[in-house]
Parts: sequence; structure tokens; C-alpha cells
Amino acid sequence: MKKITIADVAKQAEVSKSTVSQYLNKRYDYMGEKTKKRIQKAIEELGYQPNFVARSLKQKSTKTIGVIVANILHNFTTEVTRAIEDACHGADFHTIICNADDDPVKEKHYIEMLRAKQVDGLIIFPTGDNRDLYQQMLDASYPVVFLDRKVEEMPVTAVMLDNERAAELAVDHFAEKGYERVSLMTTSIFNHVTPRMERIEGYRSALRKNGLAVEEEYIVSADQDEMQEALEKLLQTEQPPEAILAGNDLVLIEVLKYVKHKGLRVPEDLAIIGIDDVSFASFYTPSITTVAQPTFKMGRMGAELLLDKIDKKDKQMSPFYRFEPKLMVRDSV
Amino acid sequence: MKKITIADVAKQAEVSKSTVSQYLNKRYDYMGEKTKKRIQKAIEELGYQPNFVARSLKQKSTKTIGVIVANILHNFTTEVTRAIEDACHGADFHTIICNADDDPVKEKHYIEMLRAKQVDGLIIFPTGDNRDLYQQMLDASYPVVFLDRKVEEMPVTAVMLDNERAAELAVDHFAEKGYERVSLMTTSIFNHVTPRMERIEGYRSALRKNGLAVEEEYIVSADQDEMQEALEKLLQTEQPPEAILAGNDLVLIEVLKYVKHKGLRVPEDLAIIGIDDVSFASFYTPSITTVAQPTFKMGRMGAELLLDKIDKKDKQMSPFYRFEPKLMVRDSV
DNA sequence: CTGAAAGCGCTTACAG
DNA sequence: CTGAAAGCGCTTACAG
Repeated sequence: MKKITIADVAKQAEVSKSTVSQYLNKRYDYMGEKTKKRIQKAIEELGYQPNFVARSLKQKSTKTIGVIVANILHNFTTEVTRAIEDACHGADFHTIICNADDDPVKEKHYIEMLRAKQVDGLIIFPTGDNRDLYQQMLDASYPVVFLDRKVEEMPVTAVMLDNERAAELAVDHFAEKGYERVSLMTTSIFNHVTPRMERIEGYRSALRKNGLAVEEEYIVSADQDEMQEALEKLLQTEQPPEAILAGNDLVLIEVLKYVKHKGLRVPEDLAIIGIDDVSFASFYTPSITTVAQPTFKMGRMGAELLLDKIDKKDKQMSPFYRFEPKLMVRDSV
Repeated sequence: MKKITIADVAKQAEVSKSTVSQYLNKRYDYMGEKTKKRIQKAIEELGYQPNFVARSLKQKSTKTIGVIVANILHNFTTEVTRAIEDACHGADFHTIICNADDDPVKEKHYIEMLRAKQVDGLIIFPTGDNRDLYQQMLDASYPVVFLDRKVEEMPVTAVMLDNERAAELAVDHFAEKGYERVSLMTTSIFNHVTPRMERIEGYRSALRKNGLAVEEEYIVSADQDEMQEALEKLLQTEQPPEAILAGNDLVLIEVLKYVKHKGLRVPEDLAIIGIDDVSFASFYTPSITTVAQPTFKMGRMGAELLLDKIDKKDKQMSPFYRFEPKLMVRDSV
């Protein structure tokens, strides 16, 4: 079955391709009623579907954006991504999601591939290790928005959580409940990922603010597959912490696994707060106190900022947008 | 900054566009070494990036597939989608994911939009209500694979769970543990969604096989927002069930919320099995017995089947692929 | 009010 | 071994 093109429609309707094109683009300004009807009829009879690729080539817009996430396994990422898709859908844009898997090489490959595919802009959860590429996009004024993380010295619009505040909310809550020995666990900080560094910073200053000592051994970063070991080590010391702040959802899961495995009681033996309001927090037993990120708002904001840039409604935007975390008080502390 | 095109490279390297194109496509057959070098040099100097859209127009292949899921909120969907993306990535294909939100109108819109964008094929979790469109794609031999669900009388390759077996595994396990009054809860069956219908069927026959009575009141289907009410009604009868089979992850969550709210003990007051091996099943308290779907395998198979079709390696494939569910025995029954 | 023509950035059969 | 030319399916400035 041969593809129907605009030429076929034109022939069938006995008008020129130009006129059909005008019709398709709803530039009816001076178009005769009968012409419209004829074209409409021809389109229906032939079952014509415009070829978006051809249009994209000419118009230099694919109505598609790319989203490169650092790691799709985070619940946060999934939710933000969903919000981005929703917002884009509203603007008739498609999204191509790519998972860099925390690997700068993959990230580079995706950036290049997506740009070759002429996506109109990119939302990136940057690994941070492709500064030259980021810079190149900046220089070319190619529309980019960073999400969740920023890259030092790169004036790229970034949508982020107020991470220090997130850690502070948790530490304050622990302090309020009388806990003094509070640990912070995060996944690897090898790449100096913004949220992790900032959460550690916020944790430190919040402890000080509450007159609590900062024990360096209580700050632990480990890869997910080493987390059980790290927990064992952390909790088998002379003076183990009474409370743990899990730096993200994956850490929280590891903590809960450990707790279950060891038969610890929460919060009696160990109090827990997790950053990221995971789905099961509310109906877990005990229900888990969390610090929620406004994932939906953040995703939408990221998408809107990018779409504005694409639309040149840019007008010198402030580079960083910070979002307020929210403490969800439940029973685990 | 003007876009660099193949013409610029050709000029810089003092060869023709054709030759550059050959080079890009690695058709080196008769290309002189110095020519290659010159082109390579020009590409680097200019920072040339091929325009994939132009190539797509000519080659009639976008190296992109579309995935239209019925409802992205299911954990199953997220996992399958991830597997599809992985498999496609391996074949240098991109994926555009669209969420039809169980709405046939949205589904139609997405199918048309993606085809206009000339995606090379489509994986669809069909709502089932766009038979004409499905048929049209079949007639045009456009590459399509259904996932999770099939559509009656549509000979479209479909990748599905052995749903009857999934229900049977659960019922057998309940029976083995001595439970006699077993309920099955599913989300709405308004559209006769394949897995739900088949699970109900499997549940019925497994009860019979185990010599247990089929109580029609124990088979309940409700939308998510009516689930609590439905549970209340189900469990406040004269002879309430002692066990519930949650038809999917969303139902399971509603059941757990109810249980927590009412302070029921699991499995003493109510035994539970969920179809879909949710992330928290293993570290929930009590840990939840589930029937796992091989989401990764199913997604990969769907992608491979589609890529084969696109590649015309089709050769009359069997229309349905069934995957074996697996019982994950834990503490909730 | 409508059409002929050029062009978007590639690829490819063909000529030499 | 390499190049000129046509063409993929559209859009758009311009002419009439």
C-alpha cells in the first residue's frame, strides 16, 4: 500500500499542493469555501495522514523534547518524568525519555543522538561529567533545562529541591522528638551530585542549630549493593545512632530491609525518616515519616521553562528555581 | 550560529556531498584513504552533526518506535516499558512512551500522532476500543505488537501473561494453606480488559478444581476510588472471605490501606496474595506473597517481536505469546 | 483567492 | 574512486 502524500490530495481535489498545505495549517484567510470542502473531501477519501517528518525538516521543529534522566530507578525521577510528559502533552509536544544510568558516557551518547534527531530542547538530570557538551549547548543557545541537579559554574536554568531545607526538616523533627544521635545515609557521592551534597550540608547545619554534635561516622555514603554492610557497620558500634535519615528512596528501602532482617522495632530501636515520599509510606507498618518533594510541580516547571525557551519567551530567566520540601509526619519517628 | 550541513563539510573537504554521505554511512568500499581523512578532518573542524530528520525523510525510517500504554500507574507497565526501552536502545532505536490513561480517545490521538511522526512501529497496551484503527494498521501491514492485552478477533501479535495460571497459583496456595473462602478483587472490568477477565476465569476454575465453592459476591470489581467502600461491604457480610486475591498492584495497595486502617492482622484476620510483585512486598510487615509477572522478559519479547517485524524478519509469527507467572511465597498467607 | 518554484538536509542510483 | 542530479514530503515567499 503506497503512502498517500500531499500531492495525491492535491490531484484528487484539483488544487495545488500549496493550497492543500495552507488548508492543513489552517491558513484559511482567503480560501474559498468550496476549495476547503474539496480538500477536506479528498483527505477523507484518501485517508491522508500528513508526514510530520517532512514538515519537521522544513520547519526545523520536531515538536519533541528529550529528557535524559540520571537514574530512572528513583521514584522521584519517575514522577517528575510523568509530570514533564503531562505538561508537554498539553503543549502538543512529545517526549523521548532516556536513562543515562548515572553514566556520563551514556549521557553523552543520548545528548548527541537526541540532538541529531533534532529534538527542540532537552531536560537533563545531569551526571555532571559532560561539561564541554553542556557548554557547547549553552554557546549555541540550544534550549536546555537541568532538573534535580545543577553543574558548578554552569549558568543553565535548573529546577531543584531546597535540599538543605529538606534535611533540616528531618533533623528538626528528630530533635523535637528527643533524638540526639542521628545518622544520614546517602547513595554514592562520588560525582558530587548536587542533592546529596546539599542534603549533607543541610544535615550538618541543622544538627548544629539544634545543639547536637556532628559525628562524622554517622554520615555514610555507599552504593546500593554495599548498603547492608554499611548499615551493619554503622549500627554495631559502641554508640550507634538512634535515628537514620535516609537520603533518598533507594536508601530508605535498604534501611527497611535491614530493619526487617534484624527484627528491629521502629521507632523504638531505630527511628527513620526518608527523603522522597514513597508510595508505601502511608500504609507501611509503621507508617513512614518522609520529606516529600513536590515532584509534580517540579516536573511541570521544568517542562514549562523549557517550552518557554523553545518558544523564545525566554527573557533572561533566573537560573535556579528552588522548591520547598514538606515533612509528612507519620509513625516511624 | 548557523547549522552545519553536509554541504559545508563537502566544501571544506573539497569533495561532493555524495562522498560525505557515503563516508557517514560507512560505505568505504572504494573510498580513498586521503578522502576519508579529509572528510574526517572537516567534520571535526566544523563540529558537524548529521541531521537525522533529513535522513529519516529519505530513508523512511525514524529508528523510533512508539509505546502506548493503557495506564502508566501500574507498576507492571513501568517495568515492561523499561525493558522495552532497554531492548530498543540495544538496537539503536528510541522509544516514545504515551499514556492513554485507559481512554480510547487519547489512545486514538496518540496512534495518529505517532504515525504522523513516522515511528517505525507501535507497541500498544490496547484499550480495546479502537478496533477500526487497529484493523487499519493491520491492513497496511504496519508493525504493531500488543502487550498485556489482546483484542478479540484481532490477529495482532500479543505478549501476555498466562493470566489464568496466575490466578490458579494464588488460589492453589490459599487452598493448600487451608483457606476456603477466597475473594478476588480487580479494578474495573468495564472494557473487558483481557487480564482481568482471564484472572477471574482462572480464579473460578481453580476454586472448582480445589473443591471450593464459587461465591459470586466474592468476585468484586471496582474503580480505585470505590475500593475502600467495596472492601467494607465485602468484609462486613455474614460470611466474609478469609482471604483476598488482589488482582493487581493498585488493588493490593487499597487492600493494605484498608487492613491498616481497620487494624486487621495479616494473615490471621485476612490472608492476602497480590498479582504483581510490587517493590515493597519483600520488606513489608508481614512480607506479601505475590504472583510475579516476568515483566522484563515480556517487555524484551515485545520489543524484539516489533523490531523483527520492522526488519521484515517477521515470517508469520504465532499471534500470542504467553508468559509463566511465578508464586513468590512470603508471610501474608 | 491559488499556483509554480525553491528549498529544508539528507541518500542513492547512475554515469564516468 | 567520485560527483551531478533527482527525490523524500512537506512549507513558504512571491507572483499573478
